[in-house]
Amino acid sequence: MSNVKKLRTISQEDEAKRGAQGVVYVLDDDPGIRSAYYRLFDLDGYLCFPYESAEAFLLRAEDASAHVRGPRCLLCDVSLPGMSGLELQSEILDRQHTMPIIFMSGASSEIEVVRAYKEGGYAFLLKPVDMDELLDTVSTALALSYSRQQEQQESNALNALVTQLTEREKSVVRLVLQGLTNQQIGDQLHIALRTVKVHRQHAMEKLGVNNVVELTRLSEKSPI
Amino acid sequence: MSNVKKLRTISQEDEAKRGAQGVVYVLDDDPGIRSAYYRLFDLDGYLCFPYESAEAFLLRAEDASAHVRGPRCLLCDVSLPGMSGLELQSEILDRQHTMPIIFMSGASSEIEVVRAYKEGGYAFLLKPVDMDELLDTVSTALALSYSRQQEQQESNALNALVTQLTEREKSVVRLVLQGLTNQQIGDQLHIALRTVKVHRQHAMEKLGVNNVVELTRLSEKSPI
DNA sequence: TCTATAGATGCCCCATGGGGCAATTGCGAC
DNA sequence: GTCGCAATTGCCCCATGGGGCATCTATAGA
Repeated sequence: MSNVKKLRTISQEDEAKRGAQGVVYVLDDDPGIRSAYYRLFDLDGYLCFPYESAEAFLLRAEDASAHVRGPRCLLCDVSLPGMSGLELQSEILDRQHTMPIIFMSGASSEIEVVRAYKEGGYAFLLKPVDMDELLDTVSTALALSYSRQQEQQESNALNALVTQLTEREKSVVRLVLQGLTNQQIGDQLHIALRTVKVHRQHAMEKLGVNNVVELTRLSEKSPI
Repeated sequence: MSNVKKLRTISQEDEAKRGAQGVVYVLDDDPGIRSAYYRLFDLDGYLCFPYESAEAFLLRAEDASAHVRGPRCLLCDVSLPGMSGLELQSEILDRQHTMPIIFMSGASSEIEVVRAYKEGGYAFLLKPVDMDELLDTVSTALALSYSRQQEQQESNALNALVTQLTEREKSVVRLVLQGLTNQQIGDQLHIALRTVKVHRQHAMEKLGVNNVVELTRLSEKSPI
């Protein structure tokens, strides 16, 4: 048992490691291109998942890379059999906004290029694709994905904290953030000074902040 | 005297009014297109300055619209005699970042489209240009320009305030923004508590803030 | 019915912030 | 040399923030 399991564990560790550097989904109907790009990104330490169509990507990509974390981007030929790259884009942007999409195309009309950008495409590479430019673009796209993921994680964490506040605590915090003194807050909410202090104290504890400066910064990132 | 002066005053008032809605610089070598766009934007209440080349724009646009405030955008054909639209773009982006550039083109290669976007172009319209799309794009571009100008103005105003602070005051404020108490600040700067209070008070007055919340928000917009 | 939790409040104490008044020092400008 | 200004500090007072301790009510569950 241990042999198979061990191999699998190593492989998963390897994937996790590469995932940390970045995941590149490659979408092209040409098997030669898929394998060439796979080798290229593999050599560069990225984790690469090639697919032959948009449908295949939508169907299998999530499962295939579910256990991998890290930034990711999509490298996609515009002219695919079945669902086109542009159609895929609007699919994807609806779900998760953290993944930049890089389009590639040989004989593109300008219309396709314009549409790709207008709908939020990250970049457009014209074939023949320059390998340096490709790696460069993938690298910056992954960096963008990374920072988006970071932002989202931070935002989620803060939201989790904020939802722990009771309504009263939120009310008090909102007034604190308007620069009111505890007494003024008490007057406005028709409660005693001591009560304001208690809510304020509980809120600060729950939010994990030690002073008004931190509280203000936190509130800029996540509305209370 | 008064007649000419009066007319001129009215015209300038008119320009100022339209400027508030937005200035559109039009750059095309076709005189027919220039006059057609001029009429279009004029009817829509924008202030329009047409030019036949990038050189003419660079030479004359600044003077022509110097007295007009308000958001502005550039509508520009990519293939111009002399300096091309793309070359012009890098010229402009160096100077002021507040003006979005909209490219137009009939027979563009995809390369031009890609380059225009890659270098920060706001949009690319393919000829024949749909008038609704054009007005729509100009409208959102001006909205973007407006918000950029607002940001910049705010930033400038804050910087002006910050430069009024003495070095010592800035040091104290920085430590306040780290959440330290006055006593801790005094220890760190090797000055007495009373001195910290004085600097803190002066800084808050100069920055026009009444409490730490406002101070923190201000510092997020303009580094101190 | 008993309990946990949110909300509310009073009393009291200490730490901290805000600020008036007054004085000293040092430095560049007139 | 005198003036203005930044920096510094001490003394003193009041307002505000933080928080312990104890109490009370209401409400949703177990």
